[in-house]
Amino acid sequence: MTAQNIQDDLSAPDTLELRAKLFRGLSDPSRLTILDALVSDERNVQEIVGHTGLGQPNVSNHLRCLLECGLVSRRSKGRFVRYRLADRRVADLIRNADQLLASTANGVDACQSYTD
Amino acid sequence: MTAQNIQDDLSAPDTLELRAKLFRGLSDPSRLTILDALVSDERNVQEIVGHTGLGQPNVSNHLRCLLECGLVSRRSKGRFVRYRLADRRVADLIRNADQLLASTANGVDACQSYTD
DNA sequence: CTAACGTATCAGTGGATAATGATATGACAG
DNA sequence: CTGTCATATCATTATCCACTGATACGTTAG
Repeated sequence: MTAQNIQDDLSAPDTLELRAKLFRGLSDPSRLTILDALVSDERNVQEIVGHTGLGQPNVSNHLRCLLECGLVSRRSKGRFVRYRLADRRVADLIRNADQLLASTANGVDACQSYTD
Repeated sequence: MTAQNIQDDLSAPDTLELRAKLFRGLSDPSRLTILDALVSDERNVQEIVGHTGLGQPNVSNHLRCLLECGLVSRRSKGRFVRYRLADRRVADLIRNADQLLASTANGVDACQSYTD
């Protein structure tokens, strides 16, 4: 499916699943921490491990998810692999969510479903 | 935690989890379908059931999640409970995601992690 | 009061997935 | 080559969670 087709048919079932998948990429605290680490700089995996305190295989796994979801991009540099946000809008999306949270914080704070 | 406190400390661990929880509310196709049903109109549960084809307990459960996450609001009207989007920005967030998808569609289309 | 209806909750089940330790792959240094 | 380092993958485990059918709760109609 091309980008144009998606724009033509934003409510198709496939599009719903793409949407869900995109948000799923953003729905994990570890992945959000990784994205935070990438907002300001391009970083390699070890730097992300150091910045986040997560295990290296865990980080690689999350990076794979983020990469395949189009939220980050990567380029090899010698033995290192440097990751960065795929698009300025990724950071925008997170900022927009934060603004929404700031307004509805009470409600979100009380969100308990499937959590305890 | 108040809205103001959240704005003061957007990178605290708790905030990361709130962010994740918000995105998780948006990360399920069923919930996105429900939100789609609410973009144009306020609806009661049965209408949503009819609109989405989901089971009634399933819809109620998702609505509880969406409600507690602050994405929708509810008001009783006789025996009925009418739901609507909590904020215009909820729809905006979905639109922003769609725009991002339109650009990075190839990558997202190929997103396979933890999916197959 | 009682039946019918709208909604919410409960218990059970299957599938998804985050985290970890071990291991494989690949690249560079010496 | 050979060892070392950076990254990725694998196997395992434990947890989470979406869905379903049964049921409870609450409200309105008759």
